[in-house]
Amino acid sequence: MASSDTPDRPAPTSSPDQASSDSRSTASTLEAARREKLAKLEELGIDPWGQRFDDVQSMAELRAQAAGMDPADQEGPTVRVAGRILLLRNAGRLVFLTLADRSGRIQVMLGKKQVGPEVWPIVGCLDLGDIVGVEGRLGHSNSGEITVFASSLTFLTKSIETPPDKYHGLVDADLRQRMRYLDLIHGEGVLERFVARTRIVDAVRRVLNERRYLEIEGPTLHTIAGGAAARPFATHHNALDMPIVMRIALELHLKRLLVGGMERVYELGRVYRNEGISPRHNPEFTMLEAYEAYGNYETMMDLTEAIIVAAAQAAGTPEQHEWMGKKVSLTAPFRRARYDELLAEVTGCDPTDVASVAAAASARGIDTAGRHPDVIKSELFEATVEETLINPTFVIDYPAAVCPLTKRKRNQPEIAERFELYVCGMELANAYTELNDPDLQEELFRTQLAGLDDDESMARMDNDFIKALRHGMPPAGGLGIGIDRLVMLLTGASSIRDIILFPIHRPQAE
RNA sequence: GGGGCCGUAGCUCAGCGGUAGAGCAAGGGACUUUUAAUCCUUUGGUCCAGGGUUCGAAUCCCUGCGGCCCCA
Repeated sequence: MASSDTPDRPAPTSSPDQASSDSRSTASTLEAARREKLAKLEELGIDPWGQRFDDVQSMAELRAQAAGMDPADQEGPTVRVAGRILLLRNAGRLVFLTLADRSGRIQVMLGKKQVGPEVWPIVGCLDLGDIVGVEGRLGHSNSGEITVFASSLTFLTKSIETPPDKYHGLVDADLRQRMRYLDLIHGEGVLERFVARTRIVDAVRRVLNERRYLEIEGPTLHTIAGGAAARPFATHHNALDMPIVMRIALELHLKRLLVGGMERVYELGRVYRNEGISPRHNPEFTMLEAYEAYGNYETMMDLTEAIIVAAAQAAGTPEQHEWMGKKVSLTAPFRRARYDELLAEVTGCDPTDVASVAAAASARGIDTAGRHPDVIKSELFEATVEETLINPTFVIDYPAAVCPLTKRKRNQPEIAERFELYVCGMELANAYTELNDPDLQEELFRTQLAGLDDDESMARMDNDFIKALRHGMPPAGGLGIGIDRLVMLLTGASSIRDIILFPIHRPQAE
């Protein structure tokens, strides 16, 4: 029977003896087996690192195409696919591959007779994780599986490393993040989640661009870490011999552009905060900040709703959504509720009475001694009200003292025209009617509230910014949205590390 | 900062005082319709690191490193 000069077994003929003799670990044995097949490919005159391979159709396209075919027909149209081998089933002179590309998976059948004596030896050199191109007829196998019946096989790339468990994939959270490429290949829904992130960011840009906003790129290296309350990453510029910090917010440069007449500007960019790491915090994360001349914080509420609704659509998130076990309605308009009213509702205190607020705070273990009343109030709010805000809620009209960049209400200087949007107890957006009075801004930069550390304070004197305001910044609304948190909400991720491709990590010990 | 859980083969995990196990992967063999293919067979380990307790430690204790979670 086995009279042909190609072996029935699609296996390399060389012996593995010398390769495994010096190996002390499974890893090196596994690698040796793969390198042997790589050498075998080279012997066959095949480039194990591949070449251009044109005119491929996606797996999703093929599936759609096959859906309209007679399942008995194994002789459909000729198609070309390329992808990574995720599964390999060897049935002697017949080998089934499960190939994956970005759009999905499809089965490929390689028969010894069908591919011919030129190609069959290549089949013996295939390992899980290799990348191949296939041309063949599209159809269904005997068991009904959509299958490309290969007439030719083009080797595209050898994988030297062993892939993770073909069923469980990578489970260890650490490995999944360090080797995100493997997580993307093997993790259930991982690729889809990051594609959704891209779509969300696209949608955010689209909404803003449609409204004639200009996207700009501000500096990431700052001399003053302004625009937010956070500890910056500090570094040093050698040529200028001066300290530099990484930006913690986008705000102050965008406002300079309002002075410059750009009128509607935004930046979608990375900011850096040298603070704790948690399921909701990564040291670098992505912020949207948008500023609209002649608007106010109400303008920004409308914009926020438009952005979130568009982002949800782009991500395929239903309006009745569930996140972290909580039901959320993403239907606009969102609820709007006054800060003081919420505080009174949840804590029972009188928000206009300093003593009442302080008593409520003390009762919950919040330190009140020597601290500014508005600082105590905002801590009480964080500790009590935030977690109750499940459906999207614009919390409006903040205590002015904790809002040094915000315009005060016209006849109520103790109230700032600010809102924060909360969903599932998480702050998603923050917006102001922007303060454009340079004298008041300068004064507020000087005022360090009692009971706040430097890191917790937004009050950092920025004379260059004050100078810009003195030239006249139009009245404006400004908005910040935490893009990572938005993506978490819309993709159902419970950790920021699941929606940042490469979250911060200690280097792996060698 | 405080507390809890975890770290064993390339991957996924079991073992929790008597000296290392399974599945997948890998090597050899059978199979032209499999699909987490199946069947036979073989190989593979500083049990995170260091110290301690013990006749004996992957297992108990301490310290450190790394990870995850909860709280502040």
